[in-house]
Amino acid sequence: MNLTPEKLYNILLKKNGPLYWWPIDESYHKKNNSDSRFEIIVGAILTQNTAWSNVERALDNLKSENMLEIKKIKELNISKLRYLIKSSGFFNQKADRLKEISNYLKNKYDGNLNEFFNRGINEIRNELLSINGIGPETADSIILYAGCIPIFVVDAYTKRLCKRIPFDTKLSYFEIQNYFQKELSKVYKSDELTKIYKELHAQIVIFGKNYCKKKPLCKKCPLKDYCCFKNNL
DNA sequence: GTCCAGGGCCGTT
DNA sequence: AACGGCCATGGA
Repeated sequence: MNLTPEKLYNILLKKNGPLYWWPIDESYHKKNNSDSRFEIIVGAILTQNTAWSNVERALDNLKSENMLEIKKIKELNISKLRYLIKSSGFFNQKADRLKEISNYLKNKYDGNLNEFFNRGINEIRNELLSINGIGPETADSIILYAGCIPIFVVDAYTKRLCKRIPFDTKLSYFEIQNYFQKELSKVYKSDELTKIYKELHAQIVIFGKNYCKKKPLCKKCPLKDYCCFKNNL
């Protein structure tokens, strides 16, 4: 049997239930007493090649110092910033990256994220990619999870999944992204796509952690009927 | 002690 | 275009 993105989504969702990463509802916003979209932007940068548990500690540090705002990061002493995000690893370059995007958003949009996200998706994406330290995955994570604009995020797990399961796509970031978007927009209405893309990306990450690891656990894999990469069987 | 995580940049082929 | 080294902490 061959697998489609829609089937993949249904199988993983049924197995795990919804994961709801990076919520942006009003109660979450109030609880944190800051713009939760900026928190997502910071999280997207801090989690580059890093376990989320290490990122959470850094976010907690920034929150407890009441620093999770564009203007405050922009003005924060760089050594202090490095110290606060230390647990997330690569803290020197990540501190620079947080400074860069905060400066950019403050200088060009006066820190107004409504203004920043209220433009064409290509314009937003190209601007993000022009900032040093923001590549395709980080840019798309920011657009999807902070901007709530439908774009499918391709990460290392998604690439690995596509290498093992024979989807009808080539394996570059762009090809995989286009393939998932093309297939899923056939099935779901456009106003559902943001939710679907958020949830599917999250599901793929969890699936990659639990089953489709570097050394995969194919024996118990929920996708084994669709996969030709068998191991441990 | 070893491996690896919700990448991206830069230099070399 | 594709690959390798590098960045660094903390949990398994």
